[in-house]
Amino acid sequence: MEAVPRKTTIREVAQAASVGIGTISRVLNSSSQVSRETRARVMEAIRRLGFRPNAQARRILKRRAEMVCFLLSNRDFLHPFHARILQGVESYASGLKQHVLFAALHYSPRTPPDRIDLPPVLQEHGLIDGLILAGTIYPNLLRRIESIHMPFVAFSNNVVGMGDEEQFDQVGFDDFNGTLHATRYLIGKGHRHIVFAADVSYPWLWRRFEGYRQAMRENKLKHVLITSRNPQSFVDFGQKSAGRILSRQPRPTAAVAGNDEIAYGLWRALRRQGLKVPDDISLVGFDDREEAVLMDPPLSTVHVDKEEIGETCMKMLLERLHHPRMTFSQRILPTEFVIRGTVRQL
Amino acid sequence: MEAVPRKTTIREVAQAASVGIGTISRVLNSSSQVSRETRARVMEAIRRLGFRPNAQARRILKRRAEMVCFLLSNRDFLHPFHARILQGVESYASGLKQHVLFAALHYSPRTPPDRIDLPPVLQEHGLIDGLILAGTIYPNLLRRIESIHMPFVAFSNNVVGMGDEEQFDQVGFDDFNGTLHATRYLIGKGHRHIVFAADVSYPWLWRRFEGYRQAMRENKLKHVLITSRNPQSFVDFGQKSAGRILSRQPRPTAAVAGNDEIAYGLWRALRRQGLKVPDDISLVGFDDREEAVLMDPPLSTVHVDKEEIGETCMKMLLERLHHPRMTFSQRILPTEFVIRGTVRQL
DNA sequence: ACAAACCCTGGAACTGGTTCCACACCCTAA
DNA sequence: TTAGGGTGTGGAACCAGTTCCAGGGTTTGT
Repeated sequence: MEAVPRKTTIREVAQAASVGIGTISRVLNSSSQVSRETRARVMEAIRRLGFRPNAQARRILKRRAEMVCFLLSNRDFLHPFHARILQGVESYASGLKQHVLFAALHYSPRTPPDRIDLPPVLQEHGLIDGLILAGTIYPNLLRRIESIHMPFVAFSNNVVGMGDEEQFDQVGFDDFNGTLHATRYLIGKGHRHIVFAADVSYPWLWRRFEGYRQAMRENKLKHVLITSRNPQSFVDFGQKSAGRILSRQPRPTAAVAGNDEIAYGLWRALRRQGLKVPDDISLVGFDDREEAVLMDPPLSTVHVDKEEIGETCMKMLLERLHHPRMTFSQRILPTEFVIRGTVRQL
Repeated sequence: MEAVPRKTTIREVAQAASVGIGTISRVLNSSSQVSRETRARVMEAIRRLGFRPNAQARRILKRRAEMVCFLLSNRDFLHPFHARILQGVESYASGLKQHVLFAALHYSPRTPPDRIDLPPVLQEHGLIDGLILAGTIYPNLLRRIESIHMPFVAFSNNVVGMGDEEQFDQVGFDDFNGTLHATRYLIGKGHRHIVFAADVSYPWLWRRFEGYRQAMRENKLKHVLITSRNPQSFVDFGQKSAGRILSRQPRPTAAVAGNDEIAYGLWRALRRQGLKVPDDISLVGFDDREEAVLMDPPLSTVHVDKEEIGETCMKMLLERLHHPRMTFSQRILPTEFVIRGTVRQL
């Protein structure tokens, strides 16, 4: 082999194996139309020349990039939650010889669709076959994606401001039943005064609130929503909520947090005020982040299989690519309440 | 625009604008060799037809994929640390119209180089221009990458078992000076009995240990290395180390943890035994993970700019691509000790 | 008035695969 | 013996861009 590896082409391989270029192509695509001996001779030539076919050339003819883009919107960093989804996408994709491109985008919900500055991947044609949208998704972005006729699947839990008439492929998990089951569990453990802490202006937190409310209603219990002013983060939201929870009469015996970060903030503020979880107050979260199991005691929370979300997105996108006119589908993956150490039997 | 978007080619655009195909190409590549009016006419035609150039076709001629692969090795999930590096790579890359492909790989350090099963991206030619290696890197992987003549840059902190004679482009951060400064800070606060907790069989933790030892030696203090048996994770390592620290006579007043996870485990176990950080024992970590600031009190730790690592990897890889025969370079980025709440003045 | 220099433009040839048609060859059936 | 079918193979044409050279028009120089 040479010091500087000159690119080998199928024409050279054809010459080396004394066959035509068509035969090389047939061998590469494992067509059955090649005799045993010819195939062996070609394989040998490929090995000897260290030939690796040029991906671009094939794509141009096949009109398939065999590549999808994972587009993360409006996140200033790749949160472990989305990182897991990406991993799910990648592991499923690589099994099918599909490639995954990572791109990030920041845009305002108020920018008109045609003014949204798409990342470089989407400015060219043929680079990717489709798109998996993650991060916060507003209608204007969908309009923009549709305008360039790029097939896509959206991770739907963070979709904001979309009417029900909106039609697109989406994969999400079950916010409503997650808190429904978590709250039922609390009630089953004898809790009656249970509050819900979250900023319900986020659609997904609103759905979680509804699950909680449903469980309360079923048992003829009063639902209480705790919010706080100007939180700097979800953790901060949780911290600020603690005081509001404790000042209620009678004092709640349990709190359902809108997510694990709020639960953490709550836990931290409660502990500072000398209250113990779960002895003084029970607590459940949502999302089952990595850190949930590390909290002390480990957080009982609603588990979401992030990798499965990624896998399902990829699967659905591939279906869409094979059947462009298929009707849109929407998959809601189940969530599961995991019992750890933050709920006490009353 | 049609319902099914037929792909527009430069030949159609040329026809629409009544110019030759060469002129379209020149406009697309913003060559100066086009008159003002012609350019305007072409731009207008491009807009009207909704033309987006086909990326594959260009690449085949340019012999550049304008794409690099971020390859994460031997990690069962995309850790926030590496996620940040990826984000750094992406943000720098997208500014230069380069694309970033994400791929994962699992391999054993004992597999012979030519038996390592590379991910699909590397089996084809021309798909990517270069590689950024992250995750744990063993010599056999490097051999394999070199054998296919793929330019690469490695994130070097997790490189294992490499002799000094190894030559390749690498970017890392300063383990040694990180703990050196952290330990000096502790000494400056009056601490004399300081231990270091980590499994130093990891090269990067060994370097951190050396930084600690150097600071101790400078001040004629005795260094103490704490390890623990069969830890299930770094957090577990920290938890198991706590007992060993406390059983020492005289009792250490401060501990330097090999990383934030060990620090967290330590903190948690200490708190369970009724000891307070920093009142009873001071603690510093390393890495400055997201969660460090959320600990209670927030962890004083050695900050590493993960995005900068990613950026630098990408920058170095592009240099390598432009100057293939350039001598290999190695960049060590500085670390910075950040003072939060886990160190007490004695 | 003519040559030289410059700017702009058109399009053939090219990149490295895939596709498809033509055809050679062998075997079987009538 | 001839027709018919199946298998295996070669290579021209193709995809959608880029490159480069030839050539036309205009300006400048002598």
